Amino acid sequence: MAKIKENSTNNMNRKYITSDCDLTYSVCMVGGRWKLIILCNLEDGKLRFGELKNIICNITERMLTLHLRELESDGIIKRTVYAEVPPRVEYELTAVGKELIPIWKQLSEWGARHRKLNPPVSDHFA
Amino acid sequence: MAKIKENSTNNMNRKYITSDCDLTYSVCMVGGRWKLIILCNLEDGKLRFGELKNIICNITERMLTLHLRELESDGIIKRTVYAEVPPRVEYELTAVGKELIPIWKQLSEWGARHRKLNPPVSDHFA
DNA sequence: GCCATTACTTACTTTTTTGTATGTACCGTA
DNA sequence: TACGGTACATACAAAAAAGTAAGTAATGGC
Repeated sequence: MAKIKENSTNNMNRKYITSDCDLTYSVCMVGGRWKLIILCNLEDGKLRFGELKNIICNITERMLTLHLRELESDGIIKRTVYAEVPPRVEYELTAVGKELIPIWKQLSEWGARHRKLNPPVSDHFA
Repeated sequence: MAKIKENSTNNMNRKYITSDCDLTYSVCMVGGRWKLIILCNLEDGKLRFGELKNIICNITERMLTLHLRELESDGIIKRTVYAEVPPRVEYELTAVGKELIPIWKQLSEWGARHRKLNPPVSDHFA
């Protein structure tokens, strides 16, 4: 999220794995804690920073900023700054981002079905 | 992956977010470093522990074990142990796991397209 | 009795991600 | 001229994920 150690085994493996597998690559793009919730909320149009912050209760400004920046630099969302005071910044899905919508709908349905079939037992999703 | 602190903010947020959003829930299921590569490789049928280890070069036995265990406890793969010595253990997708195949194909295609459109600039996927 | 093989454990370290707390710029309004 | 609102930035701490290194159990073959 912030600084990564360029030649750690960890980072090397990430590179290897995301270059080897388009799927892993895709999921990495979208794999941060709050990224999908952000994207879901942008499905119906633009939102301001503050609106996102209020909708996604629990997220901190720092986390929201970090995730928005990554989504932006990955070309999934677009950021528009209006030269006003106080500042106004709007976020929206790019064309590439919108292509994900049908996919995440299906994934979402899978999740809903799966959640019923396999109610959480293991503690990592208790 | 191992022990989690039951009432850390981090863990509380994970619970909140995965219970609030089926999509985040799904991606979490599948979001570990090596999980998708494992799943991809199981697409065509059963594989033994050692086979996976050899196919996925770079993965350590520990990581392979941990991910397999999570996938199993999440009902995405099935583990079969044969009472032999030396031991033989086979892994395969469950029905629920197989339902993911069409979804990850699409995601994979998105990844491939996206990778061409947005060749990595940011260092987090250099 | 010793070794090889397989599929793991266990204890530990490093790296990355997430969260906390506080500060900043901008300018119109009071 | 102090204040409020917005969208951040920065320094730091905590937690989680990933990686390293060294075991272990079982048993058939030598």
